Amino acid sequence: MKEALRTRYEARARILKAMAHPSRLLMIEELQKQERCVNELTEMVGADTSTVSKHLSVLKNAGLVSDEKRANCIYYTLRCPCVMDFIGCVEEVISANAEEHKKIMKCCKK
Amino acid sequence: MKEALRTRYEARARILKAMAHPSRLLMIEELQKQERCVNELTEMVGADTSTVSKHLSVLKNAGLVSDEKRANCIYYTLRCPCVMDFIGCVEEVISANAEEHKKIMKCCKK
DNA sequence: TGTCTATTTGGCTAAATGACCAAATACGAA
DNA sequence: TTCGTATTTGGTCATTTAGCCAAATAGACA
Repeated sequence: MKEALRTRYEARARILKAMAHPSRLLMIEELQKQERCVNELTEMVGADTSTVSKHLSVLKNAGLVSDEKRANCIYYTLRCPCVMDFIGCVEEVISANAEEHKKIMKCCKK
Repeated sequence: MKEALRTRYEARARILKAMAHPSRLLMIEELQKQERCVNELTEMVGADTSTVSKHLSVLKNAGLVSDEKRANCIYYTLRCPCVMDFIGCVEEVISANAEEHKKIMKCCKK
């Protein structure tokens, strides 16, 4: 693989990797609806604050969210709402898999 | 987080995680153009055959590709071409980041 | 200033990932 | 059957990831 191409795929992978975690997907979805502070997200995710904070820094490093300090909270926002479009397709893959699985099960029962 | 919701996010994360690797992204892109056998993909990726084979099994387990044996090769196909739609958005994120980065650099030079 | 709340950071551990090599398998063709 | 090619599997090792706890920081406000 050529160097330039390799670099490009690495950049893409970094973004996808940042999204590829259940808690982070939840946060992305919530942030698409409205901005939230770490505390609120922690509540929603149901993990340690430090854990959530680290997840947020992963999202931030990937450029997926931005943060803004206001009053005594830090509010996070989804920077590129288009990432939500992914989800539709991911769901398609999931249901295709379920379909496939059903087919296999049916075949085995015979 | 509720159990059902957690499960759903885990399913989504699994798909994204399967995509989140440079070599796998390359393979996905190539397979979207046409089916390919392990050998060809190995060549394109430029890694050990066994490594590529394992990447393919990751994609297959996620339900992203399917394989079919023909002649003396195993041909892999992209099952859900819609995953390519992701890339457009990922690229948007990347260029937004680059933009941001440029802005920061400019600010520092002053 | 001192206190409280919100958030991040450092340290540690367990688990997952990715790469390679060597070896095993699968299978078509001589 | 035996050979050779294509592919997968198992082993090993280094790296990364994710979680929690404890401790450090950052500010707001009394």
